[in-house]
Amino acid sequence: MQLKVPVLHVDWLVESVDAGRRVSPKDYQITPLSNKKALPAKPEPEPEPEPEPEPERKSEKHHERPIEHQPSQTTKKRSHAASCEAQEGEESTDQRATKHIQPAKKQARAASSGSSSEEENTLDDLAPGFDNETPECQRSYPLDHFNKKLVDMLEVLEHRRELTGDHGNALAYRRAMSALKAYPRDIRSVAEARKIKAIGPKIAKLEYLSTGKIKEVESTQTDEFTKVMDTLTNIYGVGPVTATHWYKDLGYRTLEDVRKHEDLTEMQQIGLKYYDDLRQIVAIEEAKAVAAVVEKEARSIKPGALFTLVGGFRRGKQWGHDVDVVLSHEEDRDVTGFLDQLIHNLCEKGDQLGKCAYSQDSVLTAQRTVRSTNTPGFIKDILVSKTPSPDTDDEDYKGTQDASEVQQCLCVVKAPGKSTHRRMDIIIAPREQYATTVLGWSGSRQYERSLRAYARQFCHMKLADHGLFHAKSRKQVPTASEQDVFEALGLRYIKPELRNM
DNA sequence: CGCTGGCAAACA
DNA sequence: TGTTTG
DNA sequence: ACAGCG
Repeated sequence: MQLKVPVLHVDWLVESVDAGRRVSPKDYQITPLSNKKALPAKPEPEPEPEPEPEPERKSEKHHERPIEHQPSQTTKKRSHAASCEAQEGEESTDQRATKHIQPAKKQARAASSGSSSEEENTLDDLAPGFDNETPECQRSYPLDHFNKKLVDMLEVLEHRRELTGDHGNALAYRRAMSALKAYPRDIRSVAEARKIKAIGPKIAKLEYLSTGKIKEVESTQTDEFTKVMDTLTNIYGVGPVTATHWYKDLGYRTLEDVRKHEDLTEMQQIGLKYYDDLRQIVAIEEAKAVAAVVEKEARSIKPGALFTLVGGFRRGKQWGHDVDVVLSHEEDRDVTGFLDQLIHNLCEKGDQLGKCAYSQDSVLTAQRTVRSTNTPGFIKDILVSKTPSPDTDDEDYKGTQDASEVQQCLCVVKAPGKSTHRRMDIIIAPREQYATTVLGWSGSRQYERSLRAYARQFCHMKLADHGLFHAKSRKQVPTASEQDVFEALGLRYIKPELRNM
């Protein structure tokens, strides 16, 4: 590395643009000419699981250096609440560049812990460049961020809240984690944490900052209830409610107990059948191999098919729990029958699915669930398949509907030469919905939420897999690419690798 | 203080 | 309808 | 048993 220019963290650029000025780069240095640790340094954050590592729901560990952002975008300097290209009256873009610009607000002096003597007390101040007013979806969320240890612990608590049905509480933890993932340095004090919007007294005052640990995390991991609940909810098709019912009312403790259960849903039966396999995480190499099978088959049906590996892998993750792909077609506007045929072929031209493919009956039920067991081919089981609603040509209300034509198939596959079954989602979208579908399936879950929320409240638009719409008129905004979507929302483009919210 | 917190679609 | 999934 | 807002 013979670079002579200082290399900076992406967020330097980000925050400079956001602040409308050049913020000091001193806290963003990546090149080692700083005493500060500007990068997580990738020292000991748990070695990446190598071959078939421990299955865990916990977020995967990877060392992904948030490499700097090419300053390609320096031309577009807009503030986030900017125009949403609203050509739909009532929403003219006038108070741009007025709101979010204040450099890190200093007010809320929560002097809960000790002295509040801050002339310029950096220990208790927000990191420079972190602006509480920046919309969530405009922040960068690199895989490798500061505060990983803390976030991991908060995730344990969040998960526990989810299991016990405290949704609001869990959500609060998720939001706190989001903020921390975008936070450009270690948090060093309770006071500093408290200044981050989304971190309130309860979370800030967890013992973590003083002890590096959180008691509830430790106790929760050895807790009988939690362990059993994890076992049960790891069955595909079993969520917190069912698991709690089984635990509390029926006294189930093991998978054997579950196997004796009389009325498992079909999904749960499949989940049980592949229990061990589906707990294993997938390496990106295998994900690509799996995806390639689908791509090849798709192209044999429609040579010009568009194809994207989405989900976590698109965001740069090296490991995942399933494989998601989105398909479309350049020329064929109409894409009906594509998925059916693809599924059919992937089940090995078998006839198990013969009756499912091409149901060209006019009776076309709105949705069909297609199932097969032990097909000879690549697809081993189908958990659920959604197909578009019948072509309601008449009905003038049609134009007002958002008319989703996205089709999907959630299934279990086994790649040739592999012994482990994998979960795969195949999504297919007509060309004009391709961009939003890819965007929607690239995640992260939290990031999608933040984008959609932003579209709703600041742009009066509705963002969905099947397109971007004006909220009132329901008119669609054409989006040929992800960039188009961000642009239509008046947002700086965030690439997939920085959407690990 | 009390309320909201994303959401749509497939089942049983 | 409630539960689960992405 | 969280946080922000009206």
